[in-house]
Amino acid sequence: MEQNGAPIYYGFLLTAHAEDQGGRHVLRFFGRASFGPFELIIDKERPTCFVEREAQIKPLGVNFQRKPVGLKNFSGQAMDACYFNTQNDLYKIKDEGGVRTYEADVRTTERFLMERFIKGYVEFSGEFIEEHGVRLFKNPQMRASPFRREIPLSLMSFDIETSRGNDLYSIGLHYRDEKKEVRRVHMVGENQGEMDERGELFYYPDEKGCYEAFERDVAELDPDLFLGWHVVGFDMAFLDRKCQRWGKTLNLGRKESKVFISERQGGSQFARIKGRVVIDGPNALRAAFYQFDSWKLDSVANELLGTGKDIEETGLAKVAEIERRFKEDKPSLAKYNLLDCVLVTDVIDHTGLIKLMQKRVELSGLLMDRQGVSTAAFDFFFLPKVHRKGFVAPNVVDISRDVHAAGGYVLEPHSGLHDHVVVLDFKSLYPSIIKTFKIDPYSRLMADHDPLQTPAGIKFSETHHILPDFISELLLKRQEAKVNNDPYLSQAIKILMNSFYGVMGSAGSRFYHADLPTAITGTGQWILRETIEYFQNDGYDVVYGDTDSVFVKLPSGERVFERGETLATRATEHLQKVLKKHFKVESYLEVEFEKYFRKIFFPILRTGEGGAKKKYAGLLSDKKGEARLHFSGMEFVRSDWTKLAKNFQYRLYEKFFQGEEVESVIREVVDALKNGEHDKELIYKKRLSKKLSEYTKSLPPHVRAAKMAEEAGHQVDRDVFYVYTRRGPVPLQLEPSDFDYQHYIDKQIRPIAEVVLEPLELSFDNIVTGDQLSLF
DNA sequence: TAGATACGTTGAACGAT
DNA sequence: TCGTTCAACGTAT
Repeated sequence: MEQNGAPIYYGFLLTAHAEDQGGRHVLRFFGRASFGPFELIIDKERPTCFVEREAQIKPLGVNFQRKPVGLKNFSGQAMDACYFNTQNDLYKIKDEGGVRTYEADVRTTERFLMERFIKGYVEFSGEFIEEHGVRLFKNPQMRASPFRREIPLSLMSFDIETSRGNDLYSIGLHYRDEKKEVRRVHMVGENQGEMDERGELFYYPDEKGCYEAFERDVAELDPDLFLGWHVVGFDMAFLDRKCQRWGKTLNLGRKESKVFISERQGGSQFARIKGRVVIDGPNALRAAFYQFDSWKLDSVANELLGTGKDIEETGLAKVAEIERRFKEDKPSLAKYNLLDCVLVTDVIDHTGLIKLMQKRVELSGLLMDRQGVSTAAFDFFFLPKVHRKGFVAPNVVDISRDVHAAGGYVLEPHSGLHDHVVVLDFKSLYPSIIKTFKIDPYSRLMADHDPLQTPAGIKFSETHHILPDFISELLLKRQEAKVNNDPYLSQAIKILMNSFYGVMGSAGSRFYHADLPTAITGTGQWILRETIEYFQNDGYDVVYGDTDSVFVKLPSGERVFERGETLATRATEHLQKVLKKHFKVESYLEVEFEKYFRKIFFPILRTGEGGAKKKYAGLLSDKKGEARLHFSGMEFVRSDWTKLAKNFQYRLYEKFFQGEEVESVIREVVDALKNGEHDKELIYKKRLSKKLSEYTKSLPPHVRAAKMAEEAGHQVDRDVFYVYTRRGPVPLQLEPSDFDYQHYIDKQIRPIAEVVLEPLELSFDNIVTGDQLSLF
């Protein structure tokens, strides 16, 4: 590409940084182009905020330019823009200027990008110099690229091995770009031989030498992405502490820059690295809505790839094995170290996480390391638009949340066993409500222009709005993505669209107003009730419903799939009519036929009376007539129940739905349990949501177990594994074996059994004591 | 390095007996 | 000892 003879480069932005330097504010964008890594430096942008026209700013010796702009705040007051030389100056006015500022908390890097609609892909031109293999452009011409041609990123997965104490054993890395792949381990200690042909192994006399070799590899191989498993919280944090002790810094950034590790609220850690993005496996998978029982690398890899593991042991035994290998068999430790690195790469590859993240950048404009900050994504597209409509938004700190908005409507289920139930649900309910009723912050401000009303009487403008059109655009793009077989784009769109409601209902957003979530959920409730009533008036039994779904019982098992489709279509059409009639709006709501339960069972509340909401088990049937058990909200899907309970519940419902007697399953499991046949299924897992010392109001079992583990000198993770013994809860690390079988019968088997025995009018005690006569 | 509310269940803690 | 309230967790949507 050329323009007036000057080449135009095309690239993908990776990270953004801002700092005050020599009395100016400097923006730095690092990215990857086909020619390699680049850095774009901008020092001509001034940090900007707004103040009310009437506001008198205290003279604080700060130089800034104040200019009237044709903008107003949400109350309609005229505003001035203030332009500062440095971020520090802006903060000074914000904090000490004695006036209310607006948009003073918008990141300068993000303001720069959003105002230019640059969403990851960028075109730039200008002179450059080369520093540390990075092409550096100062104040280049820069604009959003109309292209979305994917630029392959280079990646390095790494992992360290350590002793139980504080010794570094080795650093393994797996690097990959389009041209080459490197598998390498740097190990501390005397040479004990080579690794096999699948990896290189180098030895160093001390830990520092080992680390420095790794640092050289990072500089030379120069990856765009770091991959790892708890790589920030463990590996980088460990190396950072080591570096501090050696009197050096952790220079793993581009141009050998330092890594800054900071603590987030809640204890997790975050790394800022110039020019490189860290993808931490568990975090990234969670952000993409993956769910695993165990988040250990071995387990996740096993579930996704079916890959085996090298060291079978867990916990203490695993550390012991690592220590043994370090002493006796370094090549085998290296092999293990490298395997973990490759496993992470494989997991990330397999899940397409990088592709998904790139699509999310392309959609939201937030760079890779800011994904997941939904409020920032909302700002990115909304702020520039709202400016063009003549408004300035407040700072986030000035938002206070007065009342809790209501949520979804949950119908109390008709408890008991039902045959032939179809589930219908609304496709993207909240986005379609936003579209139908034109709900967004700007539309609320403009409600006097062509007002329309939601069922709860909240007014919006039918003609002046921003978000509904963006949703239409996204829905269109999603259709294209599906046609083009682009699952990552499709998923990225879904994630973004589903975040809008949450953002507008969050005090963490500068666009929060109670009317916005209230209008959305209130309309949702109205629509669900209307739909339920519609089916009831048609003679159907609606056995359950939650937020955006209705469970409709069919009179027979004939042509259920056809009938499900018909019901969905009719509900969609009905809503079109009533919304037109009552609110004069065009409905974008769409009811879909979702699934068919050959049988479904709604239990009664264990605590209280009536049917339990959000819990059911059913026999899900497909068009071929094949059925499988499905559990929702029940113990089977809960991570804090034991394997014993889950297996038992599964077997129990199999019998129950087949109409067979359930007593023998109950008796079998209880007997086997007492015989020690289920000893491996007795483990509880529960998460600590805060630091151990912060549990002051009560000491639940998992906390007691964790404290016991800590006192015995074991490392305490967020996940606590424990069993119930005659001494009470004991952590798994202490390898207890005096299981309290009666506890498991009473707390894990009995409650699950009784839910099914209740409608059958059977007694658990009678069944397990084997006293058949007492039944009568 | 701030998307939301609704809900069920458990066991500890607390207060009355 | 018993009944009630509360803290904590995980889930559905």
